[in-house]
Amino acid sequence: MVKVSNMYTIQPHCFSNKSHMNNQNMSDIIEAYLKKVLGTDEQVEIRRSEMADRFSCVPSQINYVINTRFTVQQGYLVESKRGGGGYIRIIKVKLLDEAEMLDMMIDVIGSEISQRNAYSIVETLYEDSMIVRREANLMLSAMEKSVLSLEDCKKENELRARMLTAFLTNLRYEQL
Amino acid sequence: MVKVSNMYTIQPHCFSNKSHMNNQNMSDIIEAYLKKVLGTDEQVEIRRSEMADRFSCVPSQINYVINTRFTVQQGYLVESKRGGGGYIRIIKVKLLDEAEMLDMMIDVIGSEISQRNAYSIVETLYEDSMIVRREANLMLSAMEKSVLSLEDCKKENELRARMLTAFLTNLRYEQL
DNA sequence: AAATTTTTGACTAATACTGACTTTAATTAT
DNA sequence: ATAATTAAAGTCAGTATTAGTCAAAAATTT
Repeated sequence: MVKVSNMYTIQPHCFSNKSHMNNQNMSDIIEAYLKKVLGTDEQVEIRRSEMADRFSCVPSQINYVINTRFTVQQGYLVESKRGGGGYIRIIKVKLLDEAEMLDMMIDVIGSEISQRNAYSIVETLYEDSMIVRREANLMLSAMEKSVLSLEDCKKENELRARMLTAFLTNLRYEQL
Repeated sequence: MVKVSNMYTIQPHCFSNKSHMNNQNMSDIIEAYLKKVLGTDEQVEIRRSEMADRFSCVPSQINYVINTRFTVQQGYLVESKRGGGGYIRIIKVKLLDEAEMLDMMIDVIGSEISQRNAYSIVETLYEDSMIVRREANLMLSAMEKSVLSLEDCKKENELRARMLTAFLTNLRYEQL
């Protein structure tokens, strides 16, 4: 379901400059490689199996690295395609100043939210000029009770929370 | 400790910057060729076997490209004739006014829609300037599989249909 | 020793490509 | 005219080529 990031775990003694870390595991190495490329270019496109070969790991480890180190929260978008000519593309996005505030809102939403409270949040976004009226209306129309109603009311609030979280997450970074 | 979701890493949920696509397979190349012509002209007429020769593929691959990339949902009509002097003609359509178009889309959506088809519809809205990129990305983010996923997949497509219909209805009224 | 993170691989899903066979239409032969 | 031939395009199922998922095992950290 939900993965845990290690980005905020407290490192024991001091700030470790990653370039001096002498005990890197394979995932760290792959991460470093990709981030080096992303230091120059805005995006990087890889073939999963090539990467796996290059780093002598199984292909699914590439997914692991991407899932734990290249999330939207960390400022990356990932696209992919299967089949012949398939690829995985990682895009670095610029996080906005509002990102922190949006994160707090996402925190507040948690795993469930009523229509009324969702409305309040959208209202706040509008008042703080983070969205325009038209965007507010779009959001609200999708979060209506009539759209989300299910047999179970609990589920409805859960869905609304996921949706609103998706909206806010989308607002965190600059559009491409 | 902050929980980080990996829900946004896999399915493409926003319009990508196609200018950096460097991993094209044959079908993509054929698609690009046809769309380039359609960028200038309203329609393009080809002979299947000629195309197959030009791109060194089997003739049926041309059908594959057309079936996957030139559907009605994507805004194209395709006519053809077999036998001597046969041809395939692809026509770019854009004949409805906005309200009509929205109604038609709502009709097409019906009571269920996959993520993929929802993407096509949003793409069409964007291409026809009925929404801006930011709005498109907001819509797509809310219709992600990971947002709507429930125990039952059927329910997911049902919810997505209701949501997309709500979006379109919203756009429809706003115009009036 | 408990919790967390990393590594692995079997299984699944999506997309692309191929070719044998079918259908349709025009042309040629009778 | 009618039949036979030829010249297209269509279909569909099978193969190939990628990437994704998930849970268990292994390693590491707390």
